[in-house]
Amino acid sequence: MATIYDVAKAASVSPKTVSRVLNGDAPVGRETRKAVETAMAELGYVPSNAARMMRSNRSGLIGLVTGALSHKLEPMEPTGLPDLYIVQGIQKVMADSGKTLIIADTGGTSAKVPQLVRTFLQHRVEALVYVADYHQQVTLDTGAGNCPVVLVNCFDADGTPAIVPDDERCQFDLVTDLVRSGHERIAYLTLDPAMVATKLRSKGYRAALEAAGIPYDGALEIMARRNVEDDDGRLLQRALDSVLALDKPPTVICCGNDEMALRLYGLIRSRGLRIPEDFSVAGFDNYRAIAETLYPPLTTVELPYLAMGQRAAEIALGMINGESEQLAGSEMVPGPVHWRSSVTALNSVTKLRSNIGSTFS
Amino acid sequence: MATIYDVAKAASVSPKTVSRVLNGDAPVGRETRKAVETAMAELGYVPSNAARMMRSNRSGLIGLVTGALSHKLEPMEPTGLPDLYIVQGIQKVMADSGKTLIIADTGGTSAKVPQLVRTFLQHRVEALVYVADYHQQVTLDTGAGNCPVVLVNCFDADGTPAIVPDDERCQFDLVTDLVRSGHERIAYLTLDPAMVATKLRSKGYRAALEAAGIPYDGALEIMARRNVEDDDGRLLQRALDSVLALDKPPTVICCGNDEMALRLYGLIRSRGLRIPEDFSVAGFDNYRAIAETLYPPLTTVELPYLAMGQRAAEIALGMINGESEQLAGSEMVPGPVHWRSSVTALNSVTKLRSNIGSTFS
DNA sequence: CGAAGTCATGACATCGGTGTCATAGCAGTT
DNA sequence: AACTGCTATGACACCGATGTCATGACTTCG
Repeated sequence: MATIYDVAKAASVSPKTVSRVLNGDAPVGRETRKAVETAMAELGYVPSNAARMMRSNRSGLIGLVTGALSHKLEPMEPTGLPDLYIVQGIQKVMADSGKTLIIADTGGTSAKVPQLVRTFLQHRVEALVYVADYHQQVTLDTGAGNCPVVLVNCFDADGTPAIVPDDERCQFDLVTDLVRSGHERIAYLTLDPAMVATKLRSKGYRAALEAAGIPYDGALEIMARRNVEDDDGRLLQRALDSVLALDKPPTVICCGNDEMALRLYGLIRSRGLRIPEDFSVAGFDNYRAIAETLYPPLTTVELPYLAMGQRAAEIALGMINGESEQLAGSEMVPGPVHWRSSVTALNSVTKLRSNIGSTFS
Repeated sequence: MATIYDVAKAASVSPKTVSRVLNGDAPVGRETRKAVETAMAELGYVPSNAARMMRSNRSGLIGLVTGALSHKLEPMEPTGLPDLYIVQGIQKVMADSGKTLIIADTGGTSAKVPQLVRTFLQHRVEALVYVADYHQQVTLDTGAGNCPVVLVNCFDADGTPAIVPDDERCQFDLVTDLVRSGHERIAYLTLDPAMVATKLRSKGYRAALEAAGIPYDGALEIMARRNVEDDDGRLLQRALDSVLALDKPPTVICCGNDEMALRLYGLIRSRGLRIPEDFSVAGFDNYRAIAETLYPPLTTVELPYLAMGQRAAEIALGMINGESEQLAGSEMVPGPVHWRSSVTALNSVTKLRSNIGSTFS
């Protein structure tokens, strides 16, 4: 591989002049510049970042660790891979500011983290970003020293800068929209309550009801999915039966994620009921392969993975540049509700009819 | 950041001795080693890969480009992101052999590729891997010089080493399994025929029929999805109606991907038919969020993304080490059929019954 | 006992860039 | 004419590792 000396010789100038042409940090004569550029092109010269870094101490690299960070929960095998969107968000922002991403995956073992970090530090990454596969609390044995660290989709107890989804707000917005379109009996079939997201979303669900003046009914909020490897299909089935058997059954059923909603479609229909005429359904995640493909398309909340990644990258860049924007602790990013036809409006006329119906029953 | 000189001074030895402790390439006295290790720990010393690379010319980095490589087709927005699994496969193998992955994404514009490659070359990557988002032919303006290149999920006309899914074989295996379980009228609703995968799978479909001695019936193979942004739902609907109206309707319907199968579930049921009692359904991709969540779970073929990534990494490593295993052109990787209950067996008793039925009709 | 071999260690150059400083040429100023 | 200021360029050291070679101490063997 050609070096700067080869170029210098070919152009009959000093290496330093070639350097100047490369970096444009000092004036170079028109003729000289041309000669150097020709020589570079002819030799296929590509400067070595390693050598450059020796002096500047700026690697231009950002380390990214994905996968299991520390397993508090049993391995909930994620079928969808939200991490990817986060990584894309990070990648985009980093590329735009000239940084290159170097990545490693724990492969499911958080024990690998320290070794991965060590490798990154050898490459002198300017910042480290950890991306968790689902919203969780972690305790990281980073060993990152004074290298800036940003957590994404997770947080720790030490106030490390963290970007997490605003699960509470997302669920709040969804339920509020449901209320606005006329629903009052809103069931919520939750994910495993051991998950951070489940607790937050439950808060959002209740807050939305309260804000709308609708009394909370415990019979409408049911855990319908556990992270253990059992027939969770049965849990969902029982939950559905349970709300169907209520005196005042719900008009809409919210699910903990889009996969639950997909299953629910089948269950509801196998009972001879129609969506959305008899029941409206809402999901969570905006897992597009499901939400857009289902018929009718699924109303759901988008978890702002891309935005989270972008925000994390911005924070990291800020820390690198020593900006004052020192985020301590978690920053929550909200996501939009995607309103699709799996939810019917019970407003005005429709609502009146529904009221009459219930009078007669 | 501490340097090898700092450690040497702290341990009262020469830098070279510290180097020897680090690399274990020459004997070091027990006491000396201990002193050096203590000093390294105290100073939090991490060797600089950049400096190391200056001498060894081995960066330990592998460049990975994902996303759009060159757009022959119109932007078919991918809802699922198979690239990720490929990347995971690559990452795993690379990590196991001590390489670190540096990644960049085209962000949908193949025009960015040369610039990304240039950045990678600056980092002196030992190999370049291109990962396409779906099986396609590409023409790459790599500018990679003499850096080894491996293509994944795509191939070019120049015989660049490429790892692609064995679409033909996958479809062949699936259809053969269907035949074995007693099906003879096998419909196949295809993806856009402009895609490489569609053509290959069609070949596999026909080959399987021929191998089983079942005559090919053009009325059973229907394009049911286009990559353009139109109401492809209607295409699928028409395709279904079309095969249902046949004198001898199919007993099983294969879909071009799992999302089509998901939609098909809805369409079939909205016609009052049951799965799998009235119709068996098979998908393609083993998109687990769909295939495992659907009721009944979907029989489908797994596209071997993880395996492809691993294989690509192995090839790349081989090229780095100058092994003779010079793969020229494409290597096809097959994937397993996942047999689930969306397909019913028409064997023995069942088959007899079906025959009787057809006799009476 | 001396030669040969092993072990443990250090001095020094080197990889490919860039920061610092020096220098030469030439215009404009007083 | 002497001085100042700017442009264009080169010499040289340096960043942090490691390869090469040399050296001194000690062991082993004929």
